[in-house]
Amino acid sequence: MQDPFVCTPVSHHQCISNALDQAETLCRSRNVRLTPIRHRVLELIWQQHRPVGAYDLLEQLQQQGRVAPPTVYRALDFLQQQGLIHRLESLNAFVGCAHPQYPHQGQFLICKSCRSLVEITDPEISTVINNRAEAVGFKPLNQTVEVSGFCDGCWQKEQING
Amino acid sequence: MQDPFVCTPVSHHQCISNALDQAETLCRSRNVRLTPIRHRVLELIWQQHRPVGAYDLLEQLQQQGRVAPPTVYRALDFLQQQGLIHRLESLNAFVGCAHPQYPHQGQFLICKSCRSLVEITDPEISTVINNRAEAVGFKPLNQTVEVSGFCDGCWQKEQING
DNA sequence: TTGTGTAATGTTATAATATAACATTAAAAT
DNA sequence: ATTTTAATGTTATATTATAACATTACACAA
Ligand SMILES: [Zn+2]
Ligand SMILES: [Zn+2]
Ligand SMILES: [Zn+2]
Ligand SMILES: [Zn+2]
Repeated sequence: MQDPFVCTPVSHHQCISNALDQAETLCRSRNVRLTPIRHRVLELIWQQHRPVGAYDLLEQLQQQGRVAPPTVYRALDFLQQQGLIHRLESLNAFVGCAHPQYPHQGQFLICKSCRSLVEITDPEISTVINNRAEAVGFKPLNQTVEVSGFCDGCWQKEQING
Repeated sequence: MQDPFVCTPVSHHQCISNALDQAETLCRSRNVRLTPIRHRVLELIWQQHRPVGAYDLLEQLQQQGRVAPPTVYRALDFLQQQGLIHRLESLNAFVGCAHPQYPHQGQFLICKSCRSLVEITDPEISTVINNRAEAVGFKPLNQTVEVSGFCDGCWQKEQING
């Protein structure tokens, strides 16, 4: 469940191709089609390696010909269904999932300053939430957990600069 | 922190006026203005007692004269700042907060079937999330926790009907 | 109370996000 | 090859939200 390597500016091309390779393998094994458009959208998302809006993606796709919103949204729907990306409700944006092999509830840490994002998949968080929900007679199916704050680097700067 | 009474269809007028009274008291004590529009919007939200979209509110306001979107959004901004309502990111909707006196991180249980909503304010959930975030060097400031699933009643029906 | 500054609201226009509906093309299955 | 289904193209529009500037209401001091 842990990322096999840390993505640095230098290794980011690796990070992208890893994600794409994983996606291809996964789709083949599930017998679903990672078509060129879907592949391209996933690639664009991983190139950013941070939350991207649908219309940002659209704009980039349009550099290689005419594309309309439904095309992007359909690709995003597919990628979400396959667990290859997550949608961030508080940002109206999408981000690649680093471990799509395992179905999971992601928890997202979103830096207010640099907009970077970290996904953690902590079973304890999921469990506590599910337990509390069930304690009030609710049947939980899906969780949205998004935390806004500062990443390590930005928090240091905040404290120095005020 | 616990709701003093359960809202039933019969007692709902009480539930609304309680919320409004509380809001008035709170705003007076904070020396901020619960203007007619703000009061009205809060009232409309509590009348539903479930998540309401901004344009739903707008439509209702327009039954008493011309109103434009910014008016609604400003009122919603104010009510949010005062903690009188919460925004549900996964629904693009707003709901009244039952205990605005205390600042808190709400957790929301949203029924997929009847669209009812329960707010719980479980400190353990907040704490676990904050701890895990800090464990990866993140400084958490604000949490969004929204759980989609079935309320008690709807879950019973689901299981019977399939 | 009369000005003076600030907060709130009005008004118009538009941005940003997302989907409906139907036509066309590509792929898979028979 | 034919049929069926999945995917994409295309046009239009729905839904959610904000920018920018004008006007009005209110608070508070002179
Ligand atoms: Zn994930
Ligand atoms: Zn940061
Ligand atoms: Zn609350
Ligand atoms: Zn229900």
